[in-house]
Amino acid sequence: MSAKYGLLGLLSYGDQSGYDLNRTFSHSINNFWHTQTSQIYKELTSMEKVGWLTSHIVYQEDKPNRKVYSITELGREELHKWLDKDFIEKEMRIRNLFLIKVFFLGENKIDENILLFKEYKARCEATLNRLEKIDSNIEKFVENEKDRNRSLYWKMTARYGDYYYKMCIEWANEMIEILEKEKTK
Amino acid sequence: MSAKYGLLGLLSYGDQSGYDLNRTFSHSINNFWHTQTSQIYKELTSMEKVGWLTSHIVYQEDKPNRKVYSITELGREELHKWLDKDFIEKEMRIRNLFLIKVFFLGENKIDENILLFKEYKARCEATLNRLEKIDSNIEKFVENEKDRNRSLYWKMTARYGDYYYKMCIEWANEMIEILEKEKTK
DNA sequence: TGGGTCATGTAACCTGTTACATGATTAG
DNA sequence: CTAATCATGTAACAGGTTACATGACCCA
Repeated sequence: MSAKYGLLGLLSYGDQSGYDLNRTFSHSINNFWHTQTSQIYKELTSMEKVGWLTSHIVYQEDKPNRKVYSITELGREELHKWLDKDFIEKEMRIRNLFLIKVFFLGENKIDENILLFKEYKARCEATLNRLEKIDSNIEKFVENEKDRNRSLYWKMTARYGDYYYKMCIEWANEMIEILEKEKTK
Repeated sequence: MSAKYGLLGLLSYGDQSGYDLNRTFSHSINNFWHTQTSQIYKELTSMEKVGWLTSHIVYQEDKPNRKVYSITELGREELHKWLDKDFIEKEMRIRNLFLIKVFFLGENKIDENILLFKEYKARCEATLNRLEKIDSNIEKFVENEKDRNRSLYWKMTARYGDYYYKMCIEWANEMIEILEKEKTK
C-alpha cells in the first residue's frame, strides 16, 4: 500500500527496470520508506498483473537482459487517485520501535539507560551527517525543467529528515539530563 | 517483532486478559505502535504456543469468561534479551507514508499542495492537543513504587510525541512558506 | 429498543523480511 | 584470483490489516 505507490510514482517519471528502480528507490524514497530488492520485484509483477504497468525485454549482449516497465494510463490514474486522497489516520501515526524499548526501561539500571540514549543520539548524529549531502545529490539528478519542479518536493522530504533527526537529538539530550538528575536523587 | 514485545512487556507488569491488554495497549504503546484487536489475540496465542506465556480461564457469572495470561520465566528472559539487544538499523529508520506523497507532489498544483500541508499541520496540532493530557493520565495509572519508577520512562515516550508533533508543525510551516514564495515567482 | 461494554476470536488477505539461487562480465 | 556489478527472481515466513461472528448484559 506504499512501496507500491513509491514504485508507481518513480515509473511515472519514466521507464525503468526492476534493477534500476531498486537503485533509484534506495537513493530517494528509501530514506523514509524501506524496501527489500525482493519486494520490488514482487510489487512490479503484481502491478503488471492488474494492468498498472506493462513491460518489455531489452536484450543486451555483454550483460543480462533487462525487463523494462512502463506505467499505463490506468496506473497513472491510480497514482493520482492515491495522491489526491484525503488524509488517512495511518499517515499521521508514529511508528517507532525504539519507543517500545524506552517504555519498558524501568526494569533496567539508570546507567545502562543513559548509555542507551547516548548511543541513540550518536546514531541520529551519524544519520544527520549522511543526510547533509542529499541536497547536492538531488541537484545531480535534475536533468530537465520537469525535474527542476519536482526537486522542490524531493528536497522537502530531505528537509524533513533534517528536522527529524535534530528533534531526536534534542529529545535524547533532555532524556539524558533527566536521567543524570535522577541518578543523584 | 514489536507488537509482540509490547504485549510481553505489559504482561511483565502483571497478568492480563487479551481484552485488558487491548485496552492497556491502546492507552499507552498505541501512541507509537499501532495494533488491531485481532493481532493482539493472535500474538497471545502464538506466544503461548512457544512457552513465553501461560493462560487460565477466569469464570464469571454475569459476563463472558476471561482468558488471563501470565508471563513465564522464558518469556521474561526473551523480553530482557530484546531490551538489552544492540541497536538495529530498523529502530533508527523513518517510516513515513506522508513523505511518499510529498515526494511526488511535483505533479500537482501549488495551491493544492499548500492546502495539503495546512491540513497536515492542523492534524498535527489536533494530535498535540490530545497528547497534552497524557502526563496527568500516566499519573492515574501509577499504583505503587514500581509504577512510579516506570512512569519516568512512560513519560519519556509522551515527551517524544510532544517533540515530534511540534517538529512536524515547524516543518509544515517552513514548507508552506516555501510554496507561498514559489507561487509569486 | 437501540447502542455501548464485556469478551472471545477466525478467515482471508496484503505487506514486508530473510535467505537463497544463478551466472556472466569487469576492474583491481 | 577475488570482489563487485549487472540482472533476474523464488520460497518460506512473519507481521499487520480488514472484515466478520457471537452473545449476554446494562443503561438511557
